[in-house]
Amino acid sequence: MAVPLDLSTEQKILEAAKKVFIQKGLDGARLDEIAAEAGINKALLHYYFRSKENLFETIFDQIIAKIVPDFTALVESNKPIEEKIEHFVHRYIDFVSENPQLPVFMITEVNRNPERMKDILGHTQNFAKMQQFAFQMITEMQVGRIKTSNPLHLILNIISLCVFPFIAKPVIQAVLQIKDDDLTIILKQRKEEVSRFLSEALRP
Amino acid sequence: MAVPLDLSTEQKILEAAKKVFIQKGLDGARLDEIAAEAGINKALLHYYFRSKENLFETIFDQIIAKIVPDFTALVESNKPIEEKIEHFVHRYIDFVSENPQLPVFMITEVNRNPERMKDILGHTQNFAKMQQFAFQMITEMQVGRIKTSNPLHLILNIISLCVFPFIAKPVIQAVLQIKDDDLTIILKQRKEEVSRFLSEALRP
DNA sequence: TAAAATTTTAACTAAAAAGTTAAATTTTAT
DNA sequence: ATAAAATTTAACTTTTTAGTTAAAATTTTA
Repeated sequence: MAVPLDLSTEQKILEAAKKVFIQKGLDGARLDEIAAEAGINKALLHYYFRSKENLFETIFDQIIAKIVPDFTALVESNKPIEEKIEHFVHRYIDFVSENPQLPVFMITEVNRNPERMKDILGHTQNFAKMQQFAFQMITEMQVGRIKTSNPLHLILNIISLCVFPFIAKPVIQAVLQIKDDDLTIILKQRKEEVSRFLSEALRP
Repeated sequence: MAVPLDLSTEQKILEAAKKVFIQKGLDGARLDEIAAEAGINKALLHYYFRSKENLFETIFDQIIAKIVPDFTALVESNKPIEEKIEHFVHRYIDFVSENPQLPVFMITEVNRNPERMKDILGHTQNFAKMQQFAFQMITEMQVGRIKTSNPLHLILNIISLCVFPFIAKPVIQAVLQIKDDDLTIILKQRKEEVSRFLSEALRP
């Protein structure tokens, strides 16, 4: 339950804060709960981080960094583009299925306070890689290896297919009246399904 | 800004509560703000709805009902399945692009308190229609008009492609370093793009 | 017009939560 | 061993908020 004891106090606080903020959001989180979760007291929280907002911003920045997909696999190596996409999809779905709360957290908090995104420094490396990927796509389209389409839309499609079913699981389950276990099984198939679906849509 | 004056007081309160709860969530919403938004006072809020939780549940139920896609278009008429899907996609993207806060609200609040979904009565009609749709899909697959695939995955894919880019817009924008206007333009193309993308993935 | 329902006013209470502090204690580094 | 840093204890203040109330004023309905 509680955070491991062998971490530095600052780390213990950050881990605890991450857990509580992810679960309850900025408004719902309680400093007392974070302190208890970290196995320390509120005074020490104040000793390390001066305010709730301060602590929250630290967590927020960490999570944004974690959630940005790593496009490296999409760009390096000279495998065919379908293989690269498949590799990316597998890795990102692994991440999201283990951490479905992270995209929910991010979307929620940005929705509540869009200003928060303002400070985020451009992840220039990732942006460059995405452009590189778009470039490679266009090349493959010209050669006729894949169907012509807008690279940005393709990226939106890929991420949508990877993320959405996991963050909306409880709603989907109730609305479509699917048993919890049944939907869990379906979601386990997403890696294969999304790869297959994408490669079929890309067929020339 | 404020809610129209010609509505009944109960309606004014509900409209105001909807606005504030959607924007700030259950935890972030303030009864004083709801009262002010409705142009009344807190005592009258209490006169109509006994508690914040009470008011919230009323709003929550309304929103869930609104958010459940109407599968009617997917089932009635005897158009080819791609056309039905296209029709559905157009209608649902229209809805989501005008109300991107609703899916965010739903996902957030269910994530924070999954118990909330327990009370939701099965939308039996919708469930029946979804099954009908799955049935029609299987028929079309057997005839070879569309590629064979799992109907449930297809429905997940359709909804993911329709909803995700709109609810994650501010995050995507910052992460992919796209100008606000540029992404807005891209999102305007989603109706066509999603229809096209789906029909290509379904090609036998 | 009288009764009933609605709405306002203007307090108030109780609870929860963030933030603060000072002194004592314990741990770590020099 | 001593100074510095980290941590606890235990209060406390301030702010915010949900919830409550009672009486007066207003509006609606019968």
